[in-house]
Amino acid sequence: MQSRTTETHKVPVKRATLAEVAEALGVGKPTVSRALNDYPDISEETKRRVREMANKLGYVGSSRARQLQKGAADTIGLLVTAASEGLQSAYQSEFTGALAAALDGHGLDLLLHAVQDPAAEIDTYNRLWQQGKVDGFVLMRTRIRDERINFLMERGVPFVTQGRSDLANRHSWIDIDSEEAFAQGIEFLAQQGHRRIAMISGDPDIFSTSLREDGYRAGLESAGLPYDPTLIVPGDFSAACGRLGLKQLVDSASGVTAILCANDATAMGAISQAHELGLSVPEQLSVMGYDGVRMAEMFSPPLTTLSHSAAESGERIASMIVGLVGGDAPANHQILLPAQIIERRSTGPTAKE
Amino acid sequence: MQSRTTETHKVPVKRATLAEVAEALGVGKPTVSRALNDYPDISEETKRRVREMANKLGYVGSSRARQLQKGAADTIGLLVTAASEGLQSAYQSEFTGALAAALDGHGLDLLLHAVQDPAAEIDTYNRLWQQGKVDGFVLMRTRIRDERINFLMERGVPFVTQGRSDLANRHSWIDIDSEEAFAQGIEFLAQQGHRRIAMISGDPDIFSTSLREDGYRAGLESAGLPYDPTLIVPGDFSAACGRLGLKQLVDSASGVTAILCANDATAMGAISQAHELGLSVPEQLSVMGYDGVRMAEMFSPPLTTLSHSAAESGERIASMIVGLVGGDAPANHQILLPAQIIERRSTGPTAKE
DNA sequence: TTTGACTCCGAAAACGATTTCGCTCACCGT
DNA sequence: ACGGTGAGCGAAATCGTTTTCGGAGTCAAA
Repeated sequence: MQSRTTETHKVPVKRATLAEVAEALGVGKPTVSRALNDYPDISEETKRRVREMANKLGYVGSSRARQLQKGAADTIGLLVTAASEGLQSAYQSEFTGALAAALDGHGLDLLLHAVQDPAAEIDTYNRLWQQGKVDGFVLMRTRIRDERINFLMERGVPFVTQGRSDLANRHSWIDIDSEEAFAQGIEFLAQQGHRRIAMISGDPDIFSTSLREDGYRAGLESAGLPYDPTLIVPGDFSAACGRLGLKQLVDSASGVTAILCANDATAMGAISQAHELGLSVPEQLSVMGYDGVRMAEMFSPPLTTLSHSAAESGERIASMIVGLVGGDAPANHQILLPAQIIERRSTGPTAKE
Repeated sequence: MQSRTTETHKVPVKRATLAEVAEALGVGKPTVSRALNDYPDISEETKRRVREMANKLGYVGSSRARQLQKGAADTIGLLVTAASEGLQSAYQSEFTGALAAALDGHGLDLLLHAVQDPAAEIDTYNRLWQQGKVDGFVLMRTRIRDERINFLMERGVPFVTQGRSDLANRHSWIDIDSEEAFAQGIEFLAQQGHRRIAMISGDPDIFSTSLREDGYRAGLESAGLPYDPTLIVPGDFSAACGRLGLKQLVDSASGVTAILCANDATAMGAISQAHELGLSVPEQLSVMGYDGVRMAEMFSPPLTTLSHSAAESGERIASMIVGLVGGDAPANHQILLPAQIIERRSTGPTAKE
């Protein structure tokens, strides 16, 4: 590693203030403020002059002062857990990007915070809110008995979750109908002739995990297949657990010919391990993912997956949080979006031996 | 899609203010403020009482008011280009997560903004700065003749770039020694017996692209291999261009047996295409990536790559921007970090035919 | 007893916007 | 000629901190 240091001039910067614009024009501060905010009680002529001068002076209002007075930060907070997943997860980062883009469309900024210590998570929500740095939150990956939700609801903090929760009917959320999706996934695999279909599941703390397992069972039932609990192996949405899960399934000689994974990362991990064990996909083993991340298409083999749009989720959530924050009507909205099967090449009928 | 609406109570929230703490204690506001900020001219006894009461009242200072008075936002801005790459790129999202985590360690928050329209990019930097929403910026993916750098330098806005630039000696940056890394990559491949080694390059607008190509040439030279310009195929750091690039190389019957890619995403795309074309990796073709993203390990085959640590980059950049913003000494620092080869299974000697 | 020198603390001014409230003036009807 | 109306604008208060400046004590030295 190399490192060096150089000196530079520090150019002092002077930002124009509203008072300066007013002075330059010989009018009062309220006039400038109202003109720029397009209030009706300022004449068109004056508005024009004010805008012109503001422009000339390169005036951009201080959001700090504005926030203090108006009581709004025009910023939404998003916390990711640094250590484990965070932006490591492809879906979460796609979603985050989409959310930031969508918020921008509403004139809001996104405050991203990586929480290191899980114990400090609630504190961080509290601090960000109390400090007034954000007007509300978006929560990803809702958990079972999610204390964040209780905390925020108790103090009337606006928030929208991506994923339902135990208190789902009492707050705003958007979610994918993963139960239905997983059921369809199983039926799809069954139609291809698979009879022993396993599932590498997700983190049991995450609310949606049980929904996905329910879908798995429902799919089995409607396909007329028996349910074998040993065919659900626990995981945590990581690729690593996909590897582990697959190994376990193979070692136990369960006769499995297809695996539906809790998400794409897990599926990729499973496939990677399968290859390592000399199993070809999909000839000897079919693997299906969930989420439909970009990378899935480039995987080898390209991943069959239950896909939903991060962009759409982001946009919907943005609209919802905007409504909640600007809230004339502080009503809750709940939206359930479907996922759809994208058939690629990690699934197929098992080749005859 | 389903959608529904429910009603809830809107619980009004009252945040405690400094004045209230002062009142409750029967002391003045400055005393409370200074006690909480641990100024030396407040007696220990008073500090204790103040802290106690603040705690009891659940007082958390308004950062809005604080920002207005102090002139600092305790927030660093990071802009990602929404459309093309943004957080889609695995490396960029790993880096973003690491940066957010590192900033947290310094008591700073990260403001993430997705720029939709490239034409509005500079405006966004300007607005965020003028509004006082951020104290400085971190720039990813520096470009050739990067106008962002000029813009920020002109007005003395603190910033650190991840990647060098044309004006590299006049601002703070951190970068990976990709030239050296690529040279080593080539030498590594040459040692395995490869004689025709291609490169699927990155976006020519990105500053580091030419450095990587320089490294490629340097590696060729030190391995005593001839340089054939047709073996460098342009790309844009995406997996899609990896596919295209590979197809082009195969179609042109160039006799290539190994490919070094500008980044991991490109390498994965290339491998995916190779499989599609019936080429096995690494038996018939070796592919090497750059960045060392998490996913590379789970790929099939696991990707040999030139790895560097997003976490370390994030931490270093965080320290640098903190120094610049809090800057007693507004000096520039430049840090060049090495990458190292992680050999996995996408490379190897070409199998005899 | 007076004078400093210190220690601790408070009143008031800042920060830069928005909001409240009321003033001025033109214009209208009678 | 006079009160009424409404359009257009400004003085001052406000948001919740931090900072500046100076005041009140206490205690030791002179």
